[in-house]
Amino acid sequence: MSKNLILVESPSKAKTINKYVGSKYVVEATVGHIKNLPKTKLGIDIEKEFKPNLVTIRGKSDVVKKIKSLASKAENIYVATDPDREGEAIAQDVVDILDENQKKKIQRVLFNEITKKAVNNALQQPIKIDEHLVTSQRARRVMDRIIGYQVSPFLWKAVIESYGSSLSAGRVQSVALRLICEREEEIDKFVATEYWSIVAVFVTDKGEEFRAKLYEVNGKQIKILPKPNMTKEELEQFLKSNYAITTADIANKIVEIIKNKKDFFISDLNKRETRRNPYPPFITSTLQVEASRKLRFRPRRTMMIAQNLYEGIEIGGEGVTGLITYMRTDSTRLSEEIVSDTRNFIAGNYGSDYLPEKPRVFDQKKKNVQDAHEAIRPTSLSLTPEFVKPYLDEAQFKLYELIWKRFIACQMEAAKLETTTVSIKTDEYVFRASGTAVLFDGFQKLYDETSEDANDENGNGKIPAGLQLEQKLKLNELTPNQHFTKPPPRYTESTLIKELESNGIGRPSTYAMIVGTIIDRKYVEQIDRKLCPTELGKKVSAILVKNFPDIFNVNFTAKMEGELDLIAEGEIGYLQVLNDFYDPFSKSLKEVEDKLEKIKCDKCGSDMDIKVGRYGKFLACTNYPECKNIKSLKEISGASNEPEYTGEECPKCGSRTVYREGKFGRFIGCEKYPDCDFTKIISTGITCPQCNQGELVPRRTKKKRIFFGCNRYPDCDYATWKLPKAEEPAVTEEEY
DNA sequence: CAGTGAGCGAGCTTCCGCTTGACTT
Repeated sequence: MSKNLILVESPSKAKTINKYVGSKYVVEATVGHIKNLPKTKLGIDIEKEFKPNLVTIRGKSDVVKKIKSLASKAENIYVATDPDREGEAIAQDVVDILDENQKKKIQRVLFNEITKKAVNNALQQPIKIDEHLVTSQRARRVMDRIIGYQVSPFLWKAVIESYGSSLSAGRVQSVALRLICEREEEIDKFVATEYWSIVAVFVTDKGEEFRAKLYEVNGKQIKILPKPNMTKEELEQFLKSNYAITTADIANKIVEIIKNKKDFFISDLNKRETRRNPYPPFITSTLQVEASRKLRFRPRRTMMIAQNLYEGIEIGGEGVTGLITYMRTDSTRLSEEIVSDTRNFIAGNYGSDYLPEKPRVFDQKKKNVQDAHEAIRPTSLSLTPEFVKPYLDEAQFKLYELIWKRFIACQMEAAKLETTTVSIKTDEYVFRASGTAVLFDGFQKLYDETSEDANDENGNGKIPAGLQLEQKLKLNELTPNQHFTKPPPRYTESTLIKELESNGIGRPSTYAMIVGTIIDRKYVEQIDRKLCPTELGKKVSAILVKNFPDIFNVNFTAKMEGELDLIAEGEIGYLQVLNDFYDPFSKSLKEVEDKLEKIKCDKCGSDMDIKVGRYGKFLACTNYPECKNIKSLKEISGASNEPEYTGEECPKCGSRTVYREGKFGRFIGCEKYPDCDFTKIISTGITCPQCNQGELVPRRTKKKRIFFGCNRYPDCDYATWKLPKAEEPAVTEEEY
């Protein structure tokens, strides 16, 4: 009996859908894209209307074979890849690998939630593949390829000294790098400004104490100077309406004045009721940010655990059960089914007070959201965290619980808060205190975000009940506190993702990889989770921003997305978008390549060019073979020609020793080389545990692996792959 | 698993996004 074939992207999604559609269907996965541009070439015929040369991805031939064989047996073929740009492109990939007979059977099916109802409904309404949408994906792919594969080689020429690592540029990674570099510049430029706050402790006649901060002097609010180095005009403007306490002297004098005042009374008393709404359910970026903040998981780890939860966990008696919906999504949409289940769950478990009148729907007006999947949520409300806990490891449980709580909370009633603000006056001085009381906890019963900034430095604290206007108070304490303005913080991986996402840069499937790329390229280092640019990173970013300001900025992607939408809507053609992009791009690329400083041969004055020889790259005179002058790249790099002294003497001739670069890495040699041929290996500072005399030194095997051996070899043959507990090793493995 | 510094005359590197396993190092 011939069956119908359904194709989706992910194998585990295929499994789920298989359960919903019955025995008349076979469900198979494409496992992502099937075709792509070739890896080693540009793969775009720029002369012929930017035609991309799409080839089957290496390693995909088994999948292709399987799909073809199922396709030939199937009665109907339903391509149910994601309902977005990339999904439509994959659908087209399927068409392109099948033969004419099989193609006739293909239909496109769209669903954006994996529920039995949605899937079966969609199967009843098959449509055609949207060619315009496919075209828009091709345009995206081609532009990314052109930027990446034409600007990267430019970098190789522009940053000539980067002979070690391979440099790269791209629409996404280069903007990520730029953000990190610009933040670093802000930090470098930052000058800390001193300011003071004055905090009082007042006491009522009943003996109740509370803290308040000096807020106003003579009708002027006390503020921090907004900028450390303001011009005279800016400062005058600022001081017209504000007052700044910038030195200990001023602070102490004010304290002295106020201490001598007798009369403190409540001049203003204000109560304000506010509502706080719950946060939307998780999408990929917010999950990564929150898991990083609350659980200290890196985005990569978060995604791996989420993938486990999505693919399914063995739950006793019930078999393998998927615990959450798809983890790569940019939409906060929720299926009607789950929302109504959740409302019942909330009413049943927390009472009707916690149930809002209507289901909550979250903002869908955000730009560039492709809305293929639901938000990240539990698949079923019967899978409570307590119920599944015995089947999960600790990390899985923590992440699942976070997803569960955020989701249930998102359909709960708002929290009601009451903020009380009290002003305390004495002559021209006004103090202010404010406190917040929770009238109704609402969603915060489950998901509390506020605990982080519960810092009462701002006078935010408890205020006694029953205070009255005009009520007299006693001043108990008065203390000046010194502060300094702080520079903006460096990005962490998750705050960078948040920033990129808010600009529509990158996609859920790539967020966790972006930082990885710029670290691989040695543009950025992660120190204590903070992202710091390296000298190389700063240099590359500066070159890119200077030479291609229109591309490597936070707005380029948004503009590109706008054009892609027009293609998808059929309002503008592929060729026009590509021309509009490529004409100015290629022009400026040509210009900047011409402008590249040519290195002159110091023997004949011709240009020099990078060549590749047996031992790597080097600079050679273009006048070869008449002129055979060559130079090493290091010579050019400007890296100081000063030898790097070790501070130790050569035991052979008594001269100084220097660090040198050899084919096995750094080592120590005599500065008098070649007259003196003394060499020594850089030590780790760890004594050999076998002979207790020698020191361990890094060495390389023939296959270039690093290991550590005793420097008395062959007298002592101790060797190990890993350093025994490194107590502040002078040299770490990574430096080799 | 154990040594270093020249000279080299050809063509390595790279993008973003969609998916999983099968693989060393």
